[in-house]
Amino acid sequence: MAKIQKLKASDLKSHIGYHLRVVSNAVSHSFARKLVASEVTVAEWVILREMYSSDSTTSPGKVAELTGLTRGAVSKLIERLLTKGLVTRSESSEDRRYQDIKLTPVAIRLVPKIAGLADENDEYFFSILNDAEKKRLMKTLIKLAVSHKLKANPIE
Amino acid sequence: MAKIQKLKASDLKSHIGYHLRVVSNAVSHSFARKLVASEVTVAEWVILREMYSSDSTTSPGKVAELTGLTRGAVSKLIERLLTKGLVTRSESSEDRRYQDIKLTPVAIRLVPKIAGLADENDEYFFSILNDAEKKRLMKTLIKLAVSHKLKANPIE
DNA sequence: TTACAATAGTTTCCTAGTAAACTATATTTC
DNA sequence: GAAATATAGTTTACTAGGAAACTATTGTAA
Repeated sequence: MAKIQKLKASDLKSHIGYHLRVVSNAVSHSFARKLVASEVTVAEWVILREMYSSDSTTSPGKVAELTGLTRGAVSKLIERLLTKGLVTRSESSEDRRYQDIKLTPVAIRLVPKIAGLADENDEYFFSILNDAEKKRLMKTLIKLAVSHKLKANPIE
Repeated sequence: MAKIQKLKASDLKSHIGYHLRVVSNAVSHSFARKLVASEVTVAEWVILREMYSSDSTTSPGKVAELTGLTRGAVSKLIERLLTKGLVTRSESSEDRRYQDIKLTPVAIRLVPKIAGLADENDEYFFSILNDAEKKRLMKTLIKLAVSHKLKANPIE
């Protein structure tokens, strides 16, 4: 009984995207472990940090635009942050479709601490690279993000 | 009423890990869209491609080791591949804890086609980079994967 | 040989995320 | 001003993945 002829097929490892996914999963996972004690997840951290930058209040939609996440994803994350007492939500008075989302004092005190953990994690994970390599990697990733319009870049 | 003092907190964009996640999500997502017609998902493709390389049969555990996924994740993926008729599963005769997993002829014919789509996707997504940049990026990612032991490297 | 440990695989519960359908409000157009 | 459309947010159903508890089998130690 003849075996089926196996044609040539490029290897997983021949694709940059594959390695990117493997490494990215590992970085996020390593960060997640560092966050366990904070009772905040990686995705929640992204929302908190983005809101920390925007003065006073924001809306879920604006957060979605800034982070590049869908509104559905942001909606669920904000719901979780609410139950954790890290944001408040209120109907906007002018346009009732909008919501005013605000960080609570607890969250405002929490963000700098988690930022420290994020620094640590990045430092730890990429410590194998020298400064030039890090800078090049960062630059390349940003180039890819910009060219594919992966998120709003309000300032730059 | 005094505002709470906002302390310094590093920006999301200051971390390589953040950009990595954004770009990685986008690449995988772009690949996922390309795969819709094939009725195979990105994760399933990884399993199929890894099995394509290993001669004859493998076990779920071996696939897990090769891909760096947990056994739980692989278990679920193989279950799906079974219902799609892309792999067969049988109890190993020597040690009944093990399973013999085999690609079906359909899968063996499918892998090279999807490999082509993977090529296309990588080509498309990273076309903004020149060859030197691509090579450096790949090298850096592999360096990170190896140093953090992110998966078994059976051959190299 | 019986009890215990190790191993392979599964299941359950959780986070992370998209897409698409849905609700509610606001705006535009006729 | 009523109908159509656009917009903000939510919900549902799905893929992707880890952790930990579980079952079944095999190996080892007493």
